[in-house]
Amino acid sequence: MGIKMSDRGTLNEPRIQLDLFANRPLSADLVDALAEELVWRFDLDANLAGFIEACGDDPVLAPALERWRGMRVGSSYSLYEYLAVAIVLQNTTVRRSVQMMQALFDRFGSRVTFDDRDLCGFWQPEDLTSVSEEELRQLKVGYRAKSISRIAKFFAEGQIDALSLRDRGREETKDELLRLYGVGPASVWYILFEVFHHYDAFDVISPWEQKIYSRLLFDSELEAADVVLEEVRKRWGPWRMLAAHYVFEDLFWRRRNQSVPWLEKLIRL
DNA sequence: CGGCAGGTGCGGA
DNA sequence: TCCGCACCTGCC
Repeated sequence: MGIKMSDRGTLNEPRIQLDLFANRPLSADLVDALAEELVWRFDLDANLAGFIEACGDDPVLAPALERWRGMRVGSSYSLYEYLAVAIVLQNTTVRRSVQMMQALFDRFGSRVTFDDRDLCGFWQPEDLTSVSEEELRQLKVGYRAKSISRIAKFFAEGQIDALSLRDRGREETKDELLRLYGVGPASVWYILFEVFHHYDAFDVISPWEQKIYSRLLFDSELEAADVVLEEVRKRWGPWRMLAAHYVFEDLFWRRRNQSVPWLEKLIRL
């Protein structure tokens, strides 16, 4: 199925038009369920009043909030799909992550054509259960083949209930995700925030992010990780990951219009 | 050509 | 609980 979402509103009266493309008629129930799922995935019913109330005056955040008021964080991916991406992002450069993802899509994805677009649909966990690790390695995913294979099996066997995790707390969800082979602290924190919308999911920082936050918060090249985390906690409390995301997005948006020399050095493709 | 990248599991202190 | 180490691959 093809899904197209278009902006049809204003900042104060937001509206999204949803167009669905399918090769069979869709029941009203299915369409409703789909809309509801999209509301969850893109966090459309988020109430950000508390966030603006608590953090709106922060000098680091204010300019970003000004430009991005109303921005939500979500993911178009299901939990399984996000995990596939997270595994492929580990311990490598973006360029190779893209290459690995493309190889997986070419082999296991389904081509979807709609609205003058030619896209690739995700595979299902079941599609990988009969695929050997060796076959995956031939797609140049390296040692990640083991994680990809075991996670697919885990989902296919129903050993994790992605939907019920939406109603549980952050720590419980974290522990559940850490049961997955190949999923460690870095992947977990991204997922807690982007997939499960825990706005406070910021207790781990990777080296490249550490350098960026050192600049943004301390105007220095490198502060210790625990110093950065403590500062973020003090500044933004339970909203710290959401606030950090606003600041991060704003930084990369600025980079599109004007060069940010210190940032260029930190980005490797 | 060795080092290293948007991590993680594992074994041993 | 904390640390050092190996690990596919391809770019620098």
